[in-house]
Amino acid sequence: MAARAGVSRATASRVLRGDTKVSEHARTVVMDAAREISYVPNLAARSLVTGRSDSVAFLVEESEEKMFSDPFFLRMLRSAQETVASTGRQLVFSVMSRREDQKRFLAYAAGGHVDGVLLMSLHGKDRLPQHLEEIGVPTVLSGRPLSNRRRLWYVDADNVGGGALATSYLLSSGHTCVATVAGPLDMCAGQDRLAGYRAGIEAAGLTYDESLVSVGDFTSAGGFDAATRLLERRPDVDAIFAASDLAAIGAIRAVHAAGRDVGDDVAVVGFDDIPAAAEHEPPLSTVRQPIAELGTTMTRLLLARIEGEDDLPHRTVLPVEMVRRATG
Amino acid sequence: MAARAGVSRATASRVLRGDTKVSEHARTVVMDAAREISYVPNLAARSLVTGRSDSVAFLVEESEEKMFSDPFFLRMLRSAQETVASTGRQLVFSVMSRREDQKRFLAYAAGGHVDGVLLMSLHGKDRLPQHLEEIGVPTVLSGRPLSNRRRLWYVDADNVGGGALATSYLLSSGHTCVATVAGPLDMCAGQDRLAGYRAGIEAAGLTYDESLVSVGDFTSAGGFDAATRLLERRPDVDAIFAASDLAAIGAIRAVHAAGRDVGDDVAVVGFDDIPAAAEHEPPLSTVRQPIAELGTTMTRLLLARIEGEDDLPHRTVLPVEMVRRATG
DNA sequence: GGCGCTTGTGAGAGCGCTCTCACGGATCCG
DNA sequence: CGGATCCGTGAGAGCGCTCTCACAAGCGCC
Repeated sequence: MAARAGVSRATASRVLRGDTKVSEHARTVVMDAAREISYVPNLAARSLVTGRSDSVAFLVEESEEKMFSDPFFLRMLRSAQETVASTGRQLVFSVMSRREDQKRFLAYAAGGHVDGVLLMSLHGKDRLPQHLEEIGVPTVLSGRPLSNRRRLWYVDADNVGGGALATSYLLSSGHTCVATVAGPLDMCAGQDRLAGYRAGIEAAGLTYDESLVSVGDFTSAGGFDAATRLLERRPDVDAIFAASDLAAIGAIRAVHAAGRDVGDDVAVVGFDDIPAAAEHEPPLSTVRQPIAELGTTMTRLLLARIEGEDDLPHRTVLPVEMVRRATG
Repeated sequence: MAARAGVSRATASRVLRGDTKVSEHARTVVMDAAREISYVPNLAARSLVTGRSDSVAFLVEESEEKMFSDPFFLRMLRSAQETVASTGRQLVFSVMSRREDQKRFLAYAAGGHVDGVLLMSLHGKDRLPQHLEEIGVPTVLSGRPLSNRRRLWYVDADNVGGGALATSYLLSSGHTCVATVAGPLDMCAGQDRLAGYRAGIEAAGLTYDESLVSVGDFTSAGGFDAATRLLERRPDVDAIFAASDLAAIGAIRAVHAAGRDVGDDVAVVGFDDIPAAAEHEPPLSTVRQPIAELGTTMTRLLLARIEGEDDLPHRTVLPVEMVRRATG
């Protein structure tokens, strides 16, 4: 570069990298020259010699089509990007649709093309994170993996606490027959939120009753079906904790379809606090996940690992909060 | 690499790049060796010598916070990623929040770190695309720029046609006083959809009446406000074309708040066909944008430009379609 | 059978950086 | 005031690839 504009290539490199062993004079000279010719270091050349790529993958498994209609990922992506960019790294966005993609990505990561992976994984049996760690690529998951014998790093919202929070809230606001539309039980978030429901019930001295549990999924169609079955089976239900906002919205439709009122007659509380929750008519009471924080936290954790800090907590659980609106 | 496992480095390189001037024998030998040691070429080294980076930026301007609650981008992102990945390139995701970010990105792009840019830009006065083209970085916009003297490349949905389609549809289904909740007029999509409305009105032999136009924005809150003003001013309105689905959802709230019924009494048609449109209660009639196609098309266009084809159409407009549901 | 032509291959330079090593000059201590 | 120490700098190697150039071998042609 502008080694011409002052000193030697080595010194210029030192300045640009922020090395400490540089005189104040050399620093200003190089910086001025760099600005003058609007110099931009060639990342490829740097990467070639350092062995780092200074980029991080944001990897999402796409077998679940729903994922892409979920604003969740976009907000995670955004906060991850912000955090990554603030360290001068780049975020490489990647989608895996099929099994072969996984192999391809693994080879890609093994080739040193990314320094670490942020893995948005919803189904826990996947062995990809293990493989990534095995080949030396630090990985941080969003959401607790179903089984974690390998001690994978993950960041999660407090799903159990949130389920308990919603349930306790409904009980404490006078409802006596609080049911739940659970999420898919092959997903950790589904399990945990149901476990939270149970904890909330039992914390109030009540008995956990399986007939008050209707398993759906995180979609509104699934929520509708599950809530419909629930209301047929147990017409005495006066409050529903749905495992996601979309499921809650479906449940509200089911409540209406059963000829009942939402709010006074049957309270409904969701989970996530997606934008549609506030815009829903009536506005949906829900448990808010700190999505941006989730993204920031997992990215920071990954970057710290990339920097070599390995004595970090594998598990990070972020608190959720109850957002009271009109439905419960 | 496995130059050892057979031939010279040069030949190995030729095989791996898919060069034609290689014998069948050399090809198989190299391929086998590569597979055996699960060889992955070092992209940094390649990039250093070729001058290409084999990566493409997906750049979104984030001054509009709404953008991130909009599923639109996520779906664009996904189809862009798919298309980019299918050519062996990577997608670098980038967000620009502030003016200084723009400078930084420009320097970054000028440094040859991306071969091209997919720019999700909603406000048209931005000079970033011009600057990118000037420094030799091919750029394709999503959405028509407000002024296009520089002949920028863009891909857009047929906003004018869609506005006309919705308006004609409402008129042909028996409504006599069709109004519009327009989008922000400093955005092309807002302008175009309004122009489409006007065209639809005039195509039916009616006179364009400004008192039937209430300018909002693409959010549901904006739609609510605009529709509320509209209904106060013109209680005779019996159909509303809203410039976005979110605005339509806000408009529906306003119709309810005015004590009127949606559908028979006041029909509402949105634009976009976001997932929430189908899930809305009642399900929203709307004009569907082919979002995935938009993403695929703009990416293909960019890749073609990167490959050197420069005699491509600057303007690509994709057709929209009317989706009839319950509200109109 | 010598000429040019095509085709496949190897040797070697060099992309733009980082980083190690060696060295000159300033500083410090006895 | 001489030797040890330290700090800032320059020289130069080399990261893993691509690509140009030269060359050897095979072919048809007059």
